[in-house]
Amino acid sequence: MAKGNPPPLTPAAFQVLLALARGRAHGYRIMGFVSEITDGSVQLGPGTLYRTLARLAADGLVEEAPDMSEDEPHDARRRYYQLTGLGRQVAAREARLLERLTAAAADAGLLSRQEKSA
Amino acid sequence: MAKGNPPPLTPAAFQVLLALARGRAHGYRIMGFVSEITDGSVQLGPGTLYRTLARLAADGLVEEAPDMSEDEPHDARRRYYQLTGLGRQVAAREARLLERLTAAAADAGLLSRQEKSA
DNA sequence: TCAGATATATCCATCCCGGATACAACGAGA
DNA sequence: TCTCGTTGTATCCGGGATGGATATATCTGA
Repeated sequence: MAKGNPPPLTPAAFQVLLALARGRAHGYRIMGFVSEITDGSVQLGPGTLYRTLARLAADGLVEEAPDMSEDEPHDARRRYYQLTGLGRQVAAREARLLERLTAAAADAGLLSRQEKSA
Repeated sequence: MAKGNPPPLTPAAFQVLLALARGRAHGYRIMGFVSEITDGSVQLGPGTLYRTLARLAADGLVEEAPDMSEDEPHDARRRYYQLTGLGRQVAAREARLLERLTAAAADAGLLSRQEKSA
């Protein structure tokens, strides 16, 4: 099932969606999330981040959220973003693809045996 | 651990490595493998495939294998490829990254609840 | 021998990435 | 309140990857 290929998703775009799946956040924090999630092996530069955010917003996958930070002091520069319903669906679909690729990798013996790290 | 970011790997490059992790194969078959593994949601075009193979070979991640097809009739057009030791290491490292991203997605509730497919 | 499928390879326009740069707004301290 | 270093957003540019179209050669079957 699911043979169709609706709208493709670049790696950077998925990582941004994944960071926002935890909850609303502003750009600079998203960079930190991605670096944290990937244990530092993926680090988005500002160019990639803000361009990706703009594209995701234009495609209706994320939307700007009206500040509303309760614990943080409020900073007029920050722009908060959150997933839309569509954004969550697309992120979920991509996550299932990664899950499948990971399973295939395990199947091929790439994960079970300890491959020496380069 | 593993904070360094040695050589990055494009999605197409990883999918080719993953297909070859199952065993040696020729280009056209790799396309089929990738489509099969991803349930048709990822389909490499010939341009991407052969350019990616050439780059992976130049980087020492894959190498050409001397035909040696036992069950198949032999076809002079085909060029077989297989993973090198380095290629397997790099593929394994990327697989672990995908595993981590998948876990993060599950953590954010993208996999547990059934998100309606778009 | 001829037609169609298989298989590899290259070309080209488009898109994406990462780093550099610029600029605005915040907080701390004198 | 003035200044300074930091935080945060945004744009620009060069290098590289993508994918679709095209070209060409080889295999198979009629």
